[in-house]
Amino acid sequence: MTVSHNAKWNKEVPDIVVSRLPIYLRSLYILAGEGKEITSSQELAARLGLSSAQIRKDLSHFGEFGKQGTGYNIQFLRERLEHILNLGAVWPVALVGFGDLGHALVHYAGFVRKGFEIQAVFDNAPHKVGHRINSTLIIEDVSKIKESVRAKGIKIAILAVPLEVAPGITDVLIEAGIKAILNYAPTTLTVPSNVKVQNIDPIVYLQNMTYYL
Amino acid sequence: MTVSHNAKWNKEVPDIVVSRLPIYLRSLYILAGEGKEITSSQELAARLGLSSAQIRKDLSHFGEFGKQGTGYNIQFLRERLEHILNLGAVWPVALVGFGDLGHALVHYAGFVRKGFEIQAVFDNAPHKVGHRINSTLIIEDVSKIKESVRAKGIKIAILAVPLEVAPGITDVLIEAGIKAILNYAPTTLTVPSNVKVQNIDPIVYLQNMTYYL
DNA sequence: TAGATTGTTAATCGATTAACAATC
DNA sequence: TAGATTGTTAATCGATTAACAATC
Repeated sequence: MTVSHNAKWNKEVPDIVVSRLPIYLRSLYILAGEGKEITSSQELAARLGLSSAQIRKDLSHFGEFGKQGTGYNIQFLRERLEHILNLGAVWPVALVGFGDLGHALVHYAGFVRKGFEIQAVFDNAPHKVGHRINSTLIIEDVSKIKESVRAKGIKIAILAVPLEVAPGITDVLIEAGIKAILNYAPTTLTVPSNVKVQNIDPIVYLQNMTYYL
Repeated sequence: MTVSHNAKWNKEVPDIVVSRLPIYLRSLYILAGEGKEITSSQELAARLGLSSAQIRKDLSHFGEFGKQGTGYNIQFLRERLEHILNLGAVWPVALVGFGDLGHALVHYAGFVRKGFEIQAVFDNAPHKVGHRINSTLIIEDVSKIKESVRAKGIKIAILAVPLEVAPGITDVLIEAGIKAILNYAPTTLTVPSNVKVQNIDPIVYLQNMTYYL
């Protein structure tokens, strides 16, 4: 799947480079929102606290997107990055866990705005199962994960469940064909190498910062 | 402030090493919860998907915490890491933004359990200001940030506001003496070098993973 | 003692940066 | 043309890994 934009540059792109592309993309949205049409590696670098050389080097893994003496056309670069990151169509997403966090995630407009649509919600609490969230979403029991996720062809899951049940649910998600998990549970998940996981644990980030306080 | 645990090892500890300590600590909590008393760099490595050499190297920046042939006493290592990360006492925290996410964060028991206590909440919506969250917390207007944060001696803030107001609120927080910001707003914040920021933007993580799908 | 695992060294690997020719 | 900025190379910098003596 990397062939199309990688034909001339066939070495593997480092993960750390890929991880910065969404950051660049986010800056392009903001710059476009400010009415700008052109930017430069210097301007992006200043905003992001990186070096301009790093930005140019990162982008060079995927092609040539700028013009010497001018910089980058914001809309063009945005489209290229979206293409590289496979953001062409809407990605259906499954949410597991409808506690306070799950509730906030379902109502976060940012997901839909950026092409991620929560199309299935699961919880294990009997009094929540069957609850209608909106015109198209009804909370299903976690026992329905495999069936429902497969039927809907969902590849991305958001895990917003307590620590204790996270490993078990993870196994079920993988059985269901999930290939990417955004993990809000405060634990490292064990998954096959073809499944991607990104962890969001606010405690980990806070404890990182307190080191410097 | 690094003198006490760094006396013998006076080179700077790389940020990337510090960023893994909370992950190690989290594993120690889980291992302790399973009733284990001893672990090893191998066991931790297997659980975290890292190499055992990396874990030993990371820990060696701060001292010698294990026994040859045996491994690490879980409680002892936990206490040492907590000390290194300045987790001895309760850290008061300010929350800015009481939308769905702010609501979820205030009710997340994990913060208090790990020594982070939200002691001030701010919002700019007139109908939210004055609302009592619990026996000790009342939502204050954002115009009170400077006064209230200073009075309470708060050094850590959680930013859960919309993109548009994030830069302005950030400036106010810095004026108020905040030194660490957990940023949920979807933008890179510009702060002085003595202020730490950690960013949590789920879109960034999702877009990272879609590259590989 | 035999087996196991640490802490550390040196080598390897990989990422960032500086610099500049190309060129818009 | 003069000024600016890209894309890329080579050098530097830093992090990870392999290996093993020390030792519990």
